[in-house]
Amino acid sequence: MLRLAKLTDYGTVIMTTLAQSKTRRSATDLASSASLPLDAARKVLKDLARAGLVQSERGAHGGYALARPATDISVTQIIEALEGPIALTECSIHDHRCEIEQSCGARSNWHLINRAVRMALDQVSLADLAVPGSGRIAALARRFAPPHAVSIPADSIQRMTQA
Amino acid sequence: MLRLAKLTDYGTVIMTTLAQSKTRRSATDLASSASLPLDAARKVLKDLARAGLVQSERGAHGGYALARPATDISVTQIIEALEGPIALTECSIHDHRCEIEQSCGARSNWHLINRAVRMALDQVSLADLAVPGSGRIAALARRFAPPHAVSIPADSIQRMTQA
DNA sequence: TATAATTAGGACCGATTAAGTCCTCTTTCA
DNA sequence: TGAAAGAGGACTTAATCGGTCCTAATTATA
Ligand code: FES
Ligand code: FES
Repeated sequence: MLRLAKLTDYGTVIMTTLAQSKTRRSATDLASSASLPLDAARKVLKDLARAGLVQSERGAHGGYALARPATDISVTQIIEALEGPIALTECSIHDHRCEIEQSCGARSNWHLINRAVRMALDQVSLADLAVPGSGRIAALARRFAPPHAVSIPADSIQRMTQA
Repeated sequence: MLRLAKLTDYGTVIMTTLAQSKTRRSATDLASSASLPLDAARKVLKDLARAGLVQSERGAHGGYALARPATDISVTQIIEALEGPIALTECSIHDHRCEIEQSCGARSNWHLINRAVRMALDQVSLADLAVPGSGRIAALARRFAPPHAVSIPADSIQRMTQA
């Protein structure tokens, strides 16, 4: 886990497609354009519409278009539209859902970590995502690098060079 | 999704417990100490041992202890020990596993985003996690805040105040 | 007005995966 | 030798995801 649902992935692909073409597009059109399973694309688009990220038009010549400029849509919003609030652990958001909350020394910290990840994703806009090799995203990633020299466990170096 | 597996959550709780007590602890002991299901705790500990994060001792009076100082164990390592490499999307790591790679405008960017999230988690050590309300984690979270004023979509403000 | 195109909404099922449980073997200490 | 403990893995159940399909509502146009 710690993986986006496939449908969410589809969602980002569809959204980037929409961000690039500025005319309204039908679900069929978008699915083939992104080579996604048609029904899956339909489902995703319905969810995106319900969340207000795309504007739908019914009937003949209907279709979908972005509801606002791509710069005003964040990756967080796409994710949350398709799979609900970002919550790395069960207790990250609703504090009273976690069974082991009493004895858990990590709860408040997971809260913070969750927020950090969310803020990171919040800063990536659909406009950034739509540009392959986006410089803004690269710059963002650079901001997350360790501040200065940090003790790096040996095996993590091996891991990093593999990746 | 975008949620840690429950067992991973257990893993962090167990690790924080281990980080606090400096003597070797048996699985039974740890499970009751953190009020986790015993068998689940056993499974988690076995995985942590295989990954080299804890050192196990068999036989009577055996048990588990951290394999290195808590400052040298990162949250990333715990996660990866229990649920494999962090890969937000299927294509984040193994480039040739993703079916829609051809038509995907988002691939290289997901790569970057994935790395950013991983680096963030890399910077949180078990020692940080073990201190409730850790100042270091809070500081880290602050580093991820948007650099300066940023246009915030109205509905995200509503979301933020709810959360 | 009839028809075709198109989204809305939801039901359904098969596949995958997670979570929990259990069993057997090996190691170590008393 | 027996009890305590971990190693390794099989198995079952529950949850969730991905994919498919059906029906209704809406709109343009022939
Ligand atoms: S994991 Fe939920 S309170 Fe700690
Ligand atoms: S989601 Fe895999 S290549 Fe884009």
